[in-house]
Amino acid sequence: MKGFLSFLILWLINKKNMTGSEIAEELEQRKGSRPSPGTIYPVLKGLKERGLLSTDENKRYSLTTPGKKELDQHLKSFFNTFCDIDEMRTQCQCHEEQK
Amino acid sequence: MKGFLSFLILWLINKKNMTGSEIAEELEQRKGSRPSPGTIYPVLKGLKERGLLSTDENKRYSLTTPGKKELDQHLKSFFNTFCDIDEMRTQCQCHEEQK
DNA sequence: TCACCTTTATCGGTTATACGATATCGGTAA
DNA sequence: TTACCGATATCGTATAACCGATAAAGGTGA
Repeated sequence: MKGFLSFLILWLINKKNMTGSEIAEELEQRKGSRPSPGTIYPVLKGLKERGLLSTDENKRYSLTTPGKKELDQHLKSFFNTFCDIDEMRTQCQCHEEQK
Repeated sequence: MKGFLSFLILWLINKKNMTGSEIAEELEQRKGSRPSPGTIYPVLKGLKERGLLSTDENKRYSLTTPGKKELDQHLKSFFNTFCDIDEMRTQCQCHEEQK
């Protein structure tokens, strides 16, 4: 399951070009806690070094062509791994109602 | 994003009580490669030590009550983190058609 | 009995993810 | 200019997730 954070970040940047702090804010919205700078920037650096991201003059990240391919691969394997995701959602919502 | 493998394993056992090798086989089906014993058994051991799993006389794992609660928590945070999962699926299927 | 096979388990090592502390960098306000 | 601040970046450390090698345990068949 390693590589999930990188996958999520690729997905976010795919939707909209973002800076490091914008990504951190978006992750805070989703996960409830803001990732520390020691988490987010090394990942961004790694993805850039692998040629999956590029930055403009304002440090705003965007996907490169290899980055888009990598994201597609991750999406496929994500839905393979969570092939019963609708069942998961049903169970989750079911327990939501019981509260 | 750490703890995703444990989450997946809890989910699998929730659907059906399983032995270690059955879990390994299921993960192989989903991810395409079989996790090595050095991956699967330490995780199972850890979950059992945390009181989330119990085993019968045939080493078949099942969820305990705390294990079910933990799974529910993970499900909620999973769908929060991947709140735009339908959009992800659309994009994934779209690229599938292009092949 | 004993040789074999599968499953279970442990070991050492690697990488990804995560934190908090700290440092640097650029812009802005005093 | 200088003081400050948010964003970016690095560092040391810890834990989860991985592997391949190896060992132990249990069952089965010759």
